[in-house]
Amino acid sequence: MEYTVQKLAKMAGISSRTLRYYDEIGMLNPARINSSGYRIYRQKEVDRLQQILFYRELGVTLEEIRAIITGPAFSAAGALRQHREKLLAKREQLDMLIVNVEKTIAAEEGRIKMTDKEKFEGFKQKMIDDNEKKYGEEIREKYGNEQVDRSNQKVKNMTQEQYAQVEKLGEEVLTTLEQAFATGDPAGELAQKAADLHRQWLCFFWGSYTKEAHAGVAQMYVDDERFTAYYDRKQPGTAAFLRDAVFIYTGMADKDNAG
Amino acid sequence: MEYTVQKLAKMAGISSRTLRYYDEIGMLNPARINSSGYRIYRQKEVDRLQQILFYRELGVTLEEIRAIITGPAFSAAGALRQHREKLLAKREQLDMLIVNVEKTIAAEEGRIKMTDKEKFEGFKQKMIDDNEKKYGEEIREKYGNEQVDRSNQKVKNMTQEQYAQVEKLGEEVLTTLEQAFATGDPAGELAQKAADLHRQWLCFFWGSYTKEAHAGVAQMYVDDERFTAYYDRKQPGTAAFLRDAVFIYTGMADKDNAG
DNA sequence: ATTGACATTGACGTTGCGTAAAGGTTTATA
DNA sequence: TATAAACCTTTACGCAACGTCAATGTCAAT
Repeated sequence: MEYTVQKLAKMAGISSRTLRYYDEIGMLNPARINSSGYRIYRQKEVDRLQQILFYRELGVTLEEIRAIITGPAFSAAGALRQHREKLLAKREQLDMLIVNVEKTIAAEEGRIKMTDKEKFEGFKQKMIDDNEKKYGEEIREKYGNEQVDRSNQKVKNMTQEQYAQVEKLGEEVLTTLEQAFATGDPAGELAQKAADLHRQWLCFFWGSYTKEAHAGVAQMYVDDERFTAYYDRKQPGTAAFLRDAVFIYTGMADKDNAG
Repeated sequence: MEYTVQKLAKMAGISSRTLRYYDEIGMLNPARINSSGYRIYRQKEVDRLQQILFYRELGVTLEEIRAIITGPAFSAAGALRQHREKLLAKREQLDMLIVNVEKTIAAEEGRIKMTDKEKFEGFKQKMIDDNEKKYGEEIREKYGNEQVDRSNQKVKNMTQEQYAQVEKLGEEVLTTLEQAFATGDPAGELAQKAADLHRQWLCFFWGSYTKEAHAGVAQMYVDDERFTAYYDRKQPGTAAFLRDAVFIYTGMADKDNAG
């Protein structure tokens, strides 16, 4: 199979400009150039492009990518496993960023307070973190686990702080739910607020929110007696009430949820 | 207290060039300029810089930061939410990539074959989304309804005795997961069996099964340390392994996977 | 023959600064 | 008091990794 720039670009989800750029800097030269000057790519180039895009997704610079894939020690199978590890690490880093944003949103909404001093201290710590991540491998080899322990503790602290916040949100869900239950209307304002708080609470645990998952969990509260006991401890029927409210909140109530 | 560029820069842990740049683009103008043309910053500017750096740490672009801090004070939360959405989208794409790496490793080992198209899955979100939605619905109709019917019957007929059976199923999940974890391959046969058992277990609680909900719960096992502790009690990393297996199982990031 | 979708090579724009160059000002010390 | 070190200024080019014109050539179909 032979590909022109556009065809390969569309397949790879990149622009044709990128392919020309890669040709220009010698990252990926086409297999041949036809009589009209068109770039023609073949299987070998497709595979190589895939490799390039893999590393690019990791944030590796093109120069480093070139060093990796043109290097003599390059073994596809081994590199892929390293790849995977890096991807997972990057996802963790992303998760931390998301947590930070969540936290800031909470602060903006006045749920927690942060002084300027605290913020400023946070920057310095974060910069240390960044440095550790950048040169983490070197540091680990040179200085052992000292740095790693420090950063681990930091992560733990952050999680702990986050955790306290989550529990606070959880309590807020309960109190709002209690008031809402008194109204008896799962479509009412209070019940919908409770459902929204519950969504926020879930978002602390879930990377991505979907209505289906939310409704699913609400249903589980009714079906699993351990959860039911938790929500019904003050007023029997609260779990079912929350489920009804969430079903309305997610717009799943009118759909065929019975089967 | 008045600060020159260098003093403020050192305090904030940035370069003086950055301060001049922020002045240049109007992000942060000094309080005044003295007789020699030096930039002089005061408390107000220090506070503003801290705000800027705070958002910068979250990965927000300078333009967006400007919009946040120069706009009405209450729009910050909204902007942060948008930013969070971006981060979440990025995270989803990362998950797709991870799945792709898994498949590529499998392909390298000759377990499955990958077409050129498949090799680029995870790099392009839009086209994948379209394809996934097209084929996803078919699969859900075929595969989903079957499972839903089965679980519905089970849930309806669920007695106290069968509740014990659920716990037995839960144990089965754990033992299978333990064996699968030893293989290290979340796309492997054992891991996929564990994911399937986990789905069955969930179906005892949920009236309807969706891959989104399944994946969401799996993610929660990683994010909530109570669940993580439960799954990691024998082997650290088991919760994450289950999550990875379920993500592959549900095809959340990829349209077709035979495992 | 014409249209429209493709291809080509320049060449300048983008972000968030780094890094001189070429000079003026302040401060510390000899 | 002279001088060096350490600050400050503006101007301006450089970087990655392409995006986005512009001007022009090629291919398939009508």
